[in-house]
Amino acid sequence: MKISSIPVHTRATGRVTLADVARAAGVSPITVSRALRGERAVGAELVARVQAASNKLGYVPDPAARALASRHSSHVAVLIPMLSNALFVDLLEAAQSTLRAAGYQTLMAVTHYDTSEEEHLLREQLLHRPAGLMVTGLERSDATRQLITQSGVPCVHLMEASGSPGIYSVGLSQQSASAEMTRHLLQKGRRRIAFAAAQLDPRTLHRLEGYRQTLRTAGLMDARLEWLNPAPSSLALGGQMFEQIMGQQPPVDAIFFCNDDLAQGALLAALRLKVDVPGRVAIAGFNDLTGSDQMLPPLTTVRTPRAEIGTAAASMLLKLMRGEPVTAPCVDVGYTLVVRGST
Amino acid sequence: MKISSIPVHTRATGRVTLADVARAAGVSPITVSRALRGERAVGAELVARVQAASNKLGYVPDPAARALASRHSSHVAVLIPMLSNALFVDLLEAAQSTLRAAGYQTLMAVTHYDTSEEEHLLREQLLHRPAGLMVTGLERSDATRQLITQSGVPCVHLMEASGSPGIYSVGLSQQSASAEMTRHLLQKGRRRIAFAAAQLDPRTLHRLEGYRQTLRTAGLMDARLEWLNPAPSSLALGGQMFEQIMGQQPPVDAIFFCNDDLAQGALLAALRLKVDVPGRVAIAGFNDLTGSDQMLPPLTTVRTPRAEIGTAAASMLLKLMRGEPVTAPCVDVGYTLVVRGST
DNA sequence: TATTATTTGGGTAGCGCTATCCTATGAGAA
DNA sequence: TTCTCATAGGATAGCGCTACCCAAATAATA
Repeated sequence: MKISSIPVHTRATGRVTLADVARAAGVSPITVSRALRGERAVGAELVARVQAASNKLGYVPDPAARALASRHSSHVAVLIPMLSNALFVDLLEAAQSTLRAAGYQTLMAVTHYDTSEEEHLLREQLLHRPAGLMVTGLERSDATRQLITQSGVPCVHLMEASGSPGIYSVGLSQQSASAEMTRHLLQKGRRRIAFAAAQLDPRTLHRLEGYRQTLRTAGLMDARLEWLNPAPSSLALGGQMFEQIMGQQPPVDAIFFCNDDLAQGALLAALRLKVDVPGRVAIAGFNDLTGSDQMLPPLTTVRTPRAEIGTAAASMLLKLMRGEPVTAPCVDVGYTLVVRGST
Repeated sequence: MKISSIPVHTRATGRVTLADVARAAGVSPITVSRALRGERAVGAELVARVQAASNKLGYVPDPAARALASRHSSHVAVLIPMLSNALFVDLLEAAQSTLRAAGYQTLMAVTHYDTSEEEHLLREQLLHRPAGLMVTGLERSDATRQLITQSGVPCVHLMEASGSPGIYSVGLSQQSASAEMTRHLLQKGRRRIAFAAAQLDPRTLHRLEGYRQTLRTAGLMDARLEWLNPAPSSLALGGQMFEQIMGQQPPVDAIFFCNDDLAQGALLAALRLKVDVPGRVAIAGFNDLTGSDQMLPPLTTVRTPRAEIGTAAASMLLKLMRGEPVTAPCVDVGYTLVVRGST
């Protein structure tokens, strides 16, 4: 017997197919498909028989075949700006574990805060016929927005809460959170409050807006208090910015950093330079990242419920993908002001 | 005209298929397939014509159809222990960007340092017919090992370098690196060097072995100097362990933490407790994570080239997936002792 | 009771690609 | 020259599943 005459497939894989289950259960393949997916009414007795046969044979549907036939994969594409920001890693992990439990695979893509890269990645992902989409934030290119709409793939927006109709989002108001932190600093008697930001992504700019609004209301706004650096956020940069800002005249008495890593870097720089925090200057951060509670002094910050956002967004997406109604298309998970020693 | 009589497919997608390209180029579909993949000899003139037609129409192959027909997807499954450890995030990102450039999608799965979870995840991933596999470390259950072998899917092992035949790996000797750090501490005149570890994954235990070996050689080993905590690694835990260890009699004069986050936590605790580092006690870490250079004093550590590992592993996997020969199945990327102020 | 909906099963026909075999064609060996 | 054999194209037949259409059986309506 020529071994090469046997098709590779049959030889190589022991995959149990729908047809096998159908034979075992004594029904047609299409009935097995329907019984297993619960997609259409199938007699209770048949369902049980199919289930039994399927379990006995250890049948698992082939994702590729399913994707080809149904034009929908079991993949969810998640577009996040950066992996070096722990914020997004937490988000990703939470979303991923929820989606996985429901039988979906997560395909992560990193946009590097670049809208054109986002568009490119999205185009790429759409070829894989994702069942769902998760994107970060609300700002993006028109082309990207159009791609999402045209594709018809359910999409949930992360990190911000949008009231726009037809937009599904889970997040929080970056602006209110930032305003609240600014008010906290004012309450602590600070009057020259600097705002130090890096990366300058849309969420950072919303935070800036919240800060501005509050200072304007208090009549304390001063453009020289705004330190905006487009470089990526990091501990080292936070330290540098701290040094710069501390050199300014008239002196600032508080610095609100747009992200905890900058603030942590600033706290370390303060230790190095022997600047008294919060005596000489108060320091505040944003996001309550790992380690902020361990700083010296511990960092006052805004806790953003990343894991909750990831989980809630995944749940919402699951509903959308299953065609179930979504009652609240815009979920605001809120935030918590965490006051610690640095203010 | 009944709109429902039009098949959904034709209605919804404007996908350009192989057949479209074939028509445009005036050849058969299979020729297009071959020309585009370069899988079999095709006349140069035809290749050019097909390329032109493909570009003009904007043809992109359908991954699902390709996976179904060829029994190989364009997915690479990457199994890593944890996302909360920046080490693995860096690894993942580097691997992902290399793989993506070559047209492969990365499917990330998180094992939580659990071999049975790893086995489960792997089983799940294999259903998706991944083209390649990346797993962390060399230790795993026999069943998992067998799954990998039986599946025939090319697999590269990350983080450690194995000499075993048939095993592809990119990493470094955790033990040598650890031994070198221990020797460094000895050279600095330290005699009671504690080893503090959390998580206790295989790599941590290899580091422990390197430490033990060196101390044994120096005749300075003492079981009471080993502080092993199975809890997950974190800054807070590092601080706790530091306090504990500093309470020990006779006093230790150096602590070698198995990971930088623990060491960073310890440095912060030292500041809090006003313990002089390195005067009273030297502190060393491992991995050179973000922020270690910003500490006060900056942390002495071992730099492990994570990004390089990710990139090299991805390149190796690409070769394996393409059936190209791999000359060096075991790549040792080495490490760098980074001496800073804490020792 | 006759007729029209509403179930619930199955048949058929692909999804868009590639593996496998087959057939021309020309080069090289005998 | 005749025969082999490598080479380059195509035809065919699925991969394993689901969308769509149909038909028989039952239920609901007139």
